[in-house]
Amino acid sequence: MMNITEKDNQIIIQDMKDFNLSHIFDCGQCFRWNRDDDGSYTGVVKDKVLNVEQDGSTIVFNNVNRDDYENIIKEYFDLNTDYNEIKNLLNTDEIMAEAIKFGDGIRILNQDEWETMISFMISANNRIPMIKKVIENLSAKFGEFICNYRGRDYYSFPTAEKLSAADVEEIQECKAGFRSPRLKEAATRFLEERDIIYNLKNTSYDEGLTYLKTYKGIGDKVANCVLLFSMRHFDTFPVDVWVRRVMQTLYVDKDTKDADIRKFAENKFGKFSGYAQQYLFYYARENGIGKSVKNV
DNA sequence: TCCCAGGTCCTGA
DNA sequence: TCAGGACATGGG
Repeated sequence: MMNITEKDNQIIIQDMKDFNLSHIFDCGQCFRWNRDDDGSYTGVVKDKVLNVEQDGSTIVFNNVNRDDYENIIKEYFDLNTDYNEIKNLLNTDEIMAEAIKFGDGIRILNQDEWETMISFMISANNRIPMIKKVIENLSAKFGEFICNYRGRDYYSFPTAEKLSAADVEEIQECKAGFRSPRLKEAATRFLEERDIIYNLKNTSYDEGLTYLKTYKGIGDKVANCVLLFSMRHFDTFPVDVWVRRVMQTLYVDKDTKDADIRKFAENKFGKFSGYAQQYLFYYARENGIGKSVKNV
């Protein structure tokens, strides 16, 4: 059973199960966490700067108090979910068994809807380091200064109000490229439809998918990521270039279309499709699966 | 120089 | 429906 203690400005959890920091932050679900020189990770959640370090099954959250733990960390890190059950239910073939073993300790973070929408709109036809840079630029320009932590300045994610009021040129200066007008447009719509969006975690997966795709810049892939990473629709299986590769290499024919890959996986993995997708994404990306010559 | 990136939109059959 | 090209930006 995990054991939680509080010390000055830190929360310590001992005997944590199914928790691996690098797997959590490197499986592509979030863009605002960075590894520090000491191996710990620092990131921004809501309006807090958090630092996390791990030593085996001991997890230390720095720069937080008990309230932050109760109000932010517990939900954000999905600490109430039993990953053992998920792993057991997904463990139906050798490929998934291998992927689960490889990515053991992955957790699906519970992120903010607005931030996830914008972040994954930026991810379209982009690279992960670049996505992170754009989000950092936007936060520094349009977010609120939070604090300086260990020598670095941290800013909150820009609000829809701020982004809606910005000039497209200003957004472009943050290197958002051709996505810039879409971001402004989404922000403006968000101001009107905030309640609809924050209610999507209570509606059906199909309803959420259809609604999100009415945004310019949100297609099938981004919508599925938003549903999975911020609306707790775990029955979705976002198909991106990496997941396509690993699926076409290991599960389906080479010419299978994304929509059919998604249906195949959602059918196979059911209500835990999203977790399966995370294990496979991490497995594929870390091992270069399907990417021509790299060793598998 | 060309190719590609956690895609999406638009166009023409 | 569906293939094919365009799209900002930067790294290899």
